[in-house]
Amino acid sequence: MSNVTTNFNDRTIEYEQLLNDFKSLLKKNNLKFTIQREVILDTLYNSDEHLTPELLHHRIQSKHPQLKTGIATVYRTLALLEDSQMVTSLSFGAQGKKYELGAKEHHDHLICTECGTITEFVDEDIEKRQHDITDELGFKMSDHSMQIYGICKKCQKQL
Amino acid sequence: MSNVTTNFNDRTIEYEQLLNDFKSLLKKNNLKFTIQREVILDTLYNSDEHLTPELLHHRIQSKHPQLKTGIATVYRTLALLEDSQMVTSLSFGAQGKKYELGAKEHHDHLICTECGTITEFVDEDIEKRQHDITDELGFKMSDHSMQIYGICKKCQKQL
DNA sequence: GTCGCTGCAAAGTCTTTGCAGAGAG
DNA sequence: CTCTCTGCAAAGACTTTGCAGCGAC
Repeated sequence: MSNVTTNFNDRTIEYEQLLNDFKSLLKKNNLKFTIQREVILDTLYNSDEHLTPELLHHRIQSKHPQLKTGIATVYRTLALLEDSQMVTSLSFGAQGKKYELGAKEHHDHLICTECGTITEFVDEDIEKRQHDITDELGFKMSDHSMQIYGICKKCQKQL
Repeated sequence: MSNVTTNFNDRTIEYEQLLNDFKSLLKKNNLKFTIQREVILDTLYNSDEHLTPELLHHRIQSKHPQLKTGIATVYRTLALLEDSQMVTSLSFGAQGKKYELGAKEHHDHLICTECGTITEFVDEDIEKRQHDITDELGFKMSDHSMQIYGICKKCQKQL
């Protein structure tokens, strides 16, 4: 394999930037910037993993017990963020949706069916082919997502 | 664009074959071949679309009203078929899962966010890159799925 | 102050499960 | 005949919504 253009976990978005985007978004829609909303954004940002609403809620409760953030607020905020394209959701397994930050910072997913870990990657060749395909069909692509399921290196050793 | 290897809707699985696979599967697990199960398989086979459990149930009720097939049976059978890799599920939009036949006959998906239509395609280049990527990482791929979201040609005209 | 936001609990969805009778092997 | 399936209805899991008080601006 020669010219490999694949990059893994190339995180580039700054939190400041993100927070500003969020604030602009809120202002633009006459919405308010609340502690809960900030904590949710922050928790999402500081999680490498993809979080379920439940997990996110739990993590917030542990870290900010005084807030008593309700699960409803988590759902409401995730919906808001998803509508605004600030987070993306992935459906994984039988049930449940997992959320991650940064739709702008596009990447695809390697999902280990043993441990549930999601690894992100971007491959230029695939991205290019996707555009070729949609162009060919006159399909106006707005987004795409790819998931590869299998067993990660670590889990293979343990089996 | 020169050597295009993309193919659309290349349906090759025969119903006979499918039915036999299903029967073998059932026999192997000491399960019974019931009318309901056959009707579900048949309905899936004769739908070009990807069906939700609800839609599938509704379609069965219309076509075979005398059976009074319960939605629970539809769910149970879909779970069985999915476990056995005879159908695959796709999560689409906010809610709901859509099922389609033939995990063996792999393909990716173009999903129109306007009309909800799902078009299938296979692209050799992408398939190859996926293998390269997983090989590179020591990840043992068992399956993968790709969805491209956007607006199809037809809907673009109508907007 | 105003008006959107939040937590709570109640209400919705969608899916699964328990059970007793029906039916495949 | 036996043991799995099925439909029904009830129970579950996950999300959304209504409301009254709270808090950002």
